[in-house]
Amino acid sequence: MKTDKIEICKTTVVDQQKVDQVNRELPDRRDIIELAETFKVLSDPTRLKIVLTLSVADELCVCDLATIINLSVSAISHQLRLLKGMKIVTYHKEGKMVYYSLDDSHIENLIREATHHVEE
Amino acid sequence: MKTDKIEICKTTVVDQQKVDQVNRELPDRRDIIELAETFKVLSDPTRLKIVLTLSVADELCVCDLATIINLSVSAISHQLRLLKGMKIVTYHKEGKMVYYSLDDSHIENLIREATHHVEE
DNA sequence: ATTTTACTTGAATAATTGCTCAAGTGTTAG
DNA sequence: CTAACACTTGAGCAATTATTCAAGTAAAAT
Repeated sequence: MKTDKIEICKTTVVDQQKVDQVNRELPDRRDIIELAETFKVLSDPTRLKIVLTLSVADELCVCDLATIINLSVSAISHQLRLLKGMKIVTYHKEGKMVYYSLDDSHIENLIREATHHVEE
Repeated sequence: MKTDKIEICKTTVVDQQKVDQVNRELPDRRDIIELAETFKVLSDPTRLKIVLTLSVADELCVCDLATIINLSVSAISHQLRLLKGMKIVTYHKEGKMVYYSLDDSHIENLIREATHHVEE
């Protein structure tokens, strides 16, 4: 709010009360970093494309994903490892094939919400 | 789906039909990149903290933000520039002070949705 | 008019990261 | 048993990026 600006800046004196109040209302440091990490997974076009693809195709082997996304099997495998670590995808093996699928329904909501921002 | 796996892999022949079908259902390349960029803004702890802070504090000058986030005024200013470019924050000047505030209500929903994922 | 204050900006630097390549594992086919 | 296949993994490289530092702008105070 604009009224009663008691805030004077760093070099002199900050309104310590306001700073403290905001800090109390913010999530703690650890939660913020975890939140940021959630956004980070989806911030890479390749990973985002993997998630979008799996949300359409239900389940796919690594080399089909690689074909759709048009990148090397190795590159896709590296990213799948990361997504698996973040519990965003799971897999099951069938012989030498490995089929990946989404493991988290929240992620699809998250993407839907972000789409609203893009479409502004 | 697990039934009728016609997909044979890259090195031999891919199920081109399925690949084409998935590609048809995916958003186009440009939209995916834009989506990824939206996630990217929030993927940095400093930027995320700026957005969270502004969502609590309504409007703040640069040096108060710097104090709350515990970083140099310069670092905050650089990030605010980026956030301004992405239309996530706006500012107005009052003399030599510059007050920043959120410019996009979608962002707060997006963060709320991501919080659900973190709390899984 | 000069200095101080609030902020911006460009350059430099250190750290992160996404990809490729080469080598590895494990399963299936011949 | 050997070869081929699907995939994984570690090292290395190029590109990106978050911060600091130093210099610059513009408004207010002295």
